[in-house]
Parts: sequence; C-alpha cells; structure tokens
Amino acid sequence: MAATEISVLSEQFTKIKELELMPEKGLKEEEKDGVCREKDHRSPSELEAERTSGAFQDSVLEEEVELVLAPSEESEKYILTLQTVHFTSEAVELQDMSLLSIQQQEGVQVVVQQPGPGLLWLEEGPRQSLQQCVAISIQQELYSPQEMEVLQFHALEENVMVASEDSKLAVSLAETAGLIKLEEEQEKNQLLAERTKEQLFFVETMSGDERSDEIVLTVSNSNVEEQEDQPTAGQADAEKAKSTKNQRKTKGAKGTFHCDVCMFTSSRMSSFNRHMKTHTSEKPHLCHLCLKTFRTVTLLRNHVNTHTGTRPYKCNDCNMAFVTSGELVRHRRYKHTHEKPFKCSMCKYASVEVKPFLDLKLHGILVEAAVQVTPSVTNSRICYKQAFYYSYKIYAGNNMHSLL
DNA sequence: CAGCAGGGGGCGC
DNA sequence: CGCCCCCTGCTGG
Repeated sequence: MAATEISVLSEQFTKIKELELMPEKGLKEEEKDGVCREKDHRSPSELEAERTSGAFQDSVLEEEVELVLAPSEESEKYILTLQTVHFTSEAVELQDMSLLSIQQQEGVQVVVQQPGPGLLWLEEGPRQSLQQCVAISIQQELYSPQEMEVLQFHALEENVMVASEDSKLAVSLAETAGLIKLEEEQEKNQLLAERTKEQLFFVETMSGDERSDEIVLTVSNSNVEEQEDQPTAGQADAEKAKSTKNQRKTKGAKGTFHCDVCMFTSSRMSSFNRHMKTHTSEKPHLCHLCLKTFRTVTLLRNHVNTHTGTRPYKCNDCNMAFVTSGELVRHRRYKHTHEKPFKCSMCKYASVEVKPFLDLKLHGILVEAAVQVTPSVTNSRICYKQAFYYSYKIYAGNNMHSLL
C-alpha cells in the first residue's frame, strides 16, 4: 500500500469528519447514552410515507437486506450510529506511558457519505469496478476488530433508512473467523423477518502483503442451506450438535479437509475427525468427584488433577508446581526469566501474555474502516444491498503499523 | 499472576 | 487412536 494512497484515504475520512462537524449540521443532539443522533426535520407523516413506500416493498421481494439511502438534495452525508452491543474495550492500564485512554461509549457515531465513483475504495483489482461504496469512519475510538465484535447498525436520521424502522444489522467479528449475523425485525411484514433473520456470514481475517501494514477482513455469505443449519452464537450445545448431525466434510483439491461448521482445515484426516468432535456435545469422560464431563481423557485428567492437587509440572527455581505445562511456562516468565515474548511493534512495551491488537490500544490509533456494498436503484431510491462479500481494511491512520 | 478448559500438531503404537 | 506437548482464551483475585 503506497503512502499516497494512505494519505488519500485519510483525507477522505477527514473530509467526512469535517462535514459531520460543520456548524450548520447542528441538528445533532447529544443523548444520554453518548450516541449522537441527528434530528429529523421532516414531519412524522413524511417519514412514515417514505418508510412504507417502494424501496421497502422491493426489499421483501428481493429477500435481501437493504440499506436504503434516500437521495437528498441538501446533503450527501448520512449518519449512522454504531451501537455497541458487546463492548470489550478496557482502559489502558499503562497510564505512565502517556498513552491515550479509551473513552468508553455506548454508541459510536459514524458518517456515511453518499458514495461516488472511486470513493474511498482502495483495493485494486476487479472489486474496484464496483464503484459505489459506503465509507464508515469510526471516529476517535480505539477499536480492534475484536472490540468491534458486535455492533448494531441503526439508521437514525431521515436520510438513512433501512428496510425496516426496527431493522438492525449486527456485525460480529471474531478474531480470525467469525460470523456476521444479520437481523431483520419487521413488525409490519413477518415474512421479511423470517426470510432475513439470522443470516450468517463468515468473516475471515487475513493480513495483506507481508510488507503491508493492513488487515483485510473478508466477509463471505454462506448459502441458504448453511444459513438454515448454522447455529447462532448463543444456542445450546444440543442445538449445535443437532446442526452438525448432517455435517459433511469437504475435501479440497489439495487433499485438505474443510470443516463445514467452522473455518477449520487440516491436511490430516485424523486431525479433522478429532476436530469434528468439538462440534458435538458428546463428553464421555466423567469426573467421579464432581460429575463434570469432558470430551477427552486429557481434559479429564487435568481436571482431576485440580481435585487431587496433582501438579506434575514443577518449577526448578521455586517450589511452585502446576497442572499444565503452559501454566509453568507462564509462571517462569513472570517470576524468573522475565521474558516478554509479546512485544509492541511501535514501542518498547512487551507483555508475557498475548494481547491482540495491543498496539492500537496503547497508541490510541484511529481505526477506520471502509465497507463496500453493492448498489442498485429501486424506484429512484438508491439501495445498498449487502454484498456477498465485504472487505474491511483496518488502518492506523497515516501511521500504519503491523497489527499482529 | 494464577487456575482451568479447550484445541491442534506431532508422534508412537 | 491415544497421548504428550504446546498454545490460546477466559476468568478471578
């Protein structure tokens, strides 16, 4: 990624921010939850008319989640609010490093600008031919992809409408693989809700070039069959097991085995078979001391050791002993070797334990993301449908650093 | 800083 | 297939 491109991106986001901060846009009002919303200056009847008109009906027919951006002659900017559902950010502890502290908010305002050709989308190649995109600038927040684990996208002002007033798009980003769950709740049309509820998307995180300081999150849509079978995050094991009853392995062209339930792949059948057991609720190994059950004898043995006080891993430098080797290694790092293998790529900070994306947290780097969607035109409205793929590029402003 | 559950690679049988 | 080893994630004091 060339530095000039980074600069361009930053400028574009900056422009969006400036728009958002312009005084004549003083329609915003600060609410108790910290979410900044823009006041609607149309009458409720006008709003209702728009909500119930063509675009929404089309969304029903087309079975797709739509982000409908009504054209505006006055302004080409739109404000969405990302509402954090599961916010895991924690205050940075190392205050003595003169680091920015994290300002926790319940919601994050984002500005969505009317997309135009070439706007913000930087990735070269075929995707660039899709000239329309929506850029989301997450401002003054310190987000790692993990922290953006679940965000709800609410359209809160008149220029932005989703298919339903109550529609919400929940985005779940796991660390290396996860799900995006789309939720459509439509009181006026239950059919729409049934068809679009809990669509599941896979999120794949990959680094760019080896020399590139960026992470690309690629979101791919699962097919309808998989959507029906996909367990949601909160479902019980039994449900999970049920969904895997009909699971099948997919053997790739290169002799790799792909799990249909998650993103696991292995070149070995034995590893694959063992992995598939993790998708069942079967735990045949019982602890007779507490009746807790485990999947493997190894897990059971470690557990029983916690009852009996058996600690096979003894520290040579003190009298501490541990149930697992990992505990011993960690202990030795803390107490004896003082080894801190996890180093910040931007400063001298190092840690004994893994702190993913610590760099961004520590240094208060603005994370910006560009989201591409595919546009269509319906009844003179511009409709943005969820593409079958998204790409999120997480940048660290102009000063990009390796995230991993 | 420690306790503990869980997952996967590798290897011997 | 079973086991060892290592690693990871979550949790709590």
